[in-house]
Amino acid sequence: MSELRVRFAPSPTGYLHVGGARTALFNWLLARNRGGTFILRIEDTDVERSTKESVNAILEGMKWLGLEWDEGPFYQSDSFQLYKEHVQTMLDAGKAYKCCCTAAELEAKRNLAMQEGRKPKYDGTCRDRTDLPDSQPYVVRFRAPHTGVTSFDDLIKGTITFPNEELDDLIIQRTDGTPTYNFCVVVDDASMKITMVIRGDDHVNNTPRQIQLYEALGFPVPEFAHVPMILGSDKTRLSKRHGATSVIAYRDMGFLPEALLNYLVRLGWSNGDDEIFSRDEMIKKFDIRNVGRSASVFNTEKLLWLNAHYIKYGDPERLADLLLPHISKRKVTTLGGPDLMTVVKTLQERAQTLEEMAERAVFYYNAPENYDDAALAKFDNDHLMAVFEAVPRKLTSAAYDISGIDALFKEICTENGWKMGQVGQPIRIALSGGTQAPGIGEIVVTLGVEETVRRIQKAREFVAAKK
RNA sequence: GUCCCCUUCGUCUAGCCCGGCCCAGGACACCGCCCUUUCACGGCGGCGACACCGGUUCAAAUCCGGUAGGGGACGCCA
Repeated sequence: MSELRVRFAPSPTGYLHVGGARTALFNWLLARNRGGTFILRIEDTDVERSTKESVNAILEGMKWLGLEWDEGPFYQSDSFQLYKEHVQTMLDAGKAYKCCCTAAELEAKRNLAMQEGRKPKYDGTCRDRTDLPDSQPYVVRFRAPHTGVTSFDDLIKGTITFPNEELDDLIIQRTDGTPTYNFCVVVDDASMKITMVIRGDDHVNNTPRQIQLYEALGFPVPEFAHVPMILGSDKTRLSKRHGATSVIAYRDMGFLPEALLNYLVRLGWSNGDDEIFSRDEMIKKFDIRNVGRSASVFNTEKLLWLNAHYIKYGDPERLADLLLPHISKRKVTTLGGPDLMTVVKTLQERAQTLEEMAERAVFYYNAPENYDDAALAKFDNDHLMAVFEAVPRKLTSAAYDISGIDALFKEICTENGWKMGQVGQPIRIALSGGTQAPGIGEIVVTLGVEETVRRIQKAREFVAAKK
């Protein structure tokens, strides 16, 4: 194990979204790549908005993606005592001070500053007050340096420098005695001995404040890597109106975890021209320095392509297991029908998602109730009747393999002077109800000769009734 | 408004640090052709970008300066 310690620290105010998942992935990847430790920490200091359901949803998403953590989950709500102690230390050392300004006053000053075009930062009213009344409610503020600069070498973005005068005395403890985010993060990352903070770049602006806190607290400052955001198709921050953002929603839409992982890792990161990465490959090749600096747009088309790829080359047995819930959802039972794994094999090259695969698999279990009229209309009834009579007559044995069936159909063609399309298509319609289906050989073998004959018979009666 | 960050095909990106191999490569999507009993898969080909303006240089996507556009942050949210 190396010294590398990284963490993913979501706040449980919603499900695990793709942006969070990618941040988690990058952390996980780097930990695995360097033999480091990946820690999961739940940032639930905002008791109001944090929910148990969200925690579960996040854990579920992480597990589905296979992003297993080495330590945790830790909950910030369990560490309130620790934060309090550190606040007191800061107060005792004069590195923090009590402030009696009310929220309303601050709000008013902020608005005024904005209006006048000034930076809306705390004006320092209580910074040097010595006459603070004991009885009044107060918050604790960090006594931040007002001169000089704070800078850090971001592993992704390079050196970033902030003039200290831009930073104000941030609140580290609220009126109700609870600590605030920026303070908790620092205390936690320090006490968990985090050596590298990999997070969304919406935190870049928090970083200088946090560095100042590390220094005030006497903690070593970790390295930072800020990963760019994921945008929607209109290049604004990805949100629900761009479609699904929840990792679990992608699972339910029939995406494979390895496909989403592969998509996410390539969003913002690259390894030359490589597109397909197994878990092991991405672990081996991942390098935080190859993460791009600019935001990227989430593109479902490419995700679909990757999903299709993983379905195509996936293990049929596993796919069958994963497919089952999507089949059941359609109120279809596989009982008494063909083996689902065999069905999967006929559909692997034809489905982009498990949902689509389930949709295409239905006909195997539910014989068609009606037929695609337009497709049927391409043949005259006499021809259809002839085909529907000729084929069952030739299907004598019960045991065929796919090439056996193909050979049989060729035979039928030669005997009757038909072209393949004149036989295959009507049979396909008889067996599946439509024209979008696997090869005839695959269907017949999967369905079995008995069921095949039954379905052709049924189609024959249907056509006969039309005459 | 202030500060911070970003800018290569429609999208994800390679190349940029260490100028010439780049009249910019790959992938998705799109279009066409081929394969084909349907739908797909697959194969081949096409379309298509260095935000802009200056500078440095024999030579710039690559270095420097500026402009524009986009994003983020500015909370007793995280």
